[in-house]
Amino acid sequence: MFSKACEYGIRASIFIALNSLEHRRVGPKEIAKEINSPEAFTAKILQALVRNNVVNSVKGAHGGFEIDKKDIKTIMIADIVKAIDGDNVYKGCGLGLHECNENKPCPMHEKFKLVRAELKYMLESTDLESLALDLKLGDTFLKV
Amino acid sequence: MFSKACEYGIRASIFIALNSLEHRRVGPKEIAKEINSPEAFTAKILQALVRNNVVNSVKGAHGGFEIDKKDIKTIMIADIVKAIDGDNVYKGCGLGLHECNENKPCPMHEKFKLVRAELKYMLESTDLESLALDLKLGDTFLKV
DNA sequence: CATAAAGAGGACAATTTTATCCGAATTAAA
DNA sequence: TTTAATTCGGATAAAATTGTCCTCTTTATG
Repeated sequence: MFSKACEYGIRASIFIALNSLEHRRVGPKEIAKEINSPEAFTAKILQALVRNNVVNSVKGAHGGFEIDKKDIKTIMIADIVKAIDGDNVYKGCGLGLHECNENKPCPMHEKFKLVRAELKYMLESTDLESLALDLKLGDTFLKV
Repeated sequence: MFSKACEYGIRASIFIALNSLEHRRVGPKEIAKEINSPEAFTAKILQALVRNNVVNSVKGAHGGFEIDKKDIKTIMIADIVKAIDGDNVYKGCGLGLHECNENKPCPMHEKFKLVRAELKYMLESTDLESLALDLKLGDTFLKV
């Protein structure tokens, strides 16, 4: 459903949120280990999240990634997905037809619309905090 | 949402169904032209559909691809997707976690479940005939 | 039977996505 | 001010997906 990059991005964000709630910064090494993802690739994804203001980075010694505690409940999964994959997930025709739209719908248009709306709603109404609160620090959950 | 291969596969199947309803066999050249897809790649995809009994092929002179008229209404989009992409579309954890399941759900498990169920239902309840009947032969619909 | 028109399938090429590496810039702390 | 710990970003590599080409087999028809 999502690209690998996006999966890693969501998992990483949840882990960072979890740590930020405890006032801990985390680096790519720790993140990758905890969410079981390739380190360098994860670092690239984190850069994208930083550029798109999803997570905050602090450079230099004792640096790392964090999320402002007050922002954790307003960052939606949709923001993460958009930062990494753009809005291709629930955009465009399911059959890849460029000119399919409301005025000139392809045969599957209405059917896809429902599913996409459901996905969009889910991503836009799920915030990082509600996900993080399902876990507690030390859980191996994001790993397996 | 789907791979290119899958998009071409669905479009090709609709076009073949449309023609089979009129007792015409079609070849990869005509199919590719009509659904605006790369010919050789489309031919590969058609092979997969044949192997998985979604469409029928007739070799030799005057051969081509067709679908038994009586099967058109029982072939579901889910069958096409499964033949090409396997059942990865609505299988597996949305976050890519291998051990996420009903017993040990990841934080997004319940949320994804809804969307996936919707997608699954849509694909499993949409048959080729209902799609083909939305179109008529000669429509440029599958092209754009 | 010979021939031409098809699909089947293997080998290969291009592109995109995933993943790695390394040097440069930044910063806290000795 | 030097050093070590970091993120940033560009170059590159590996793997997967997408796309092409060519030969083999099958089959209708003359």
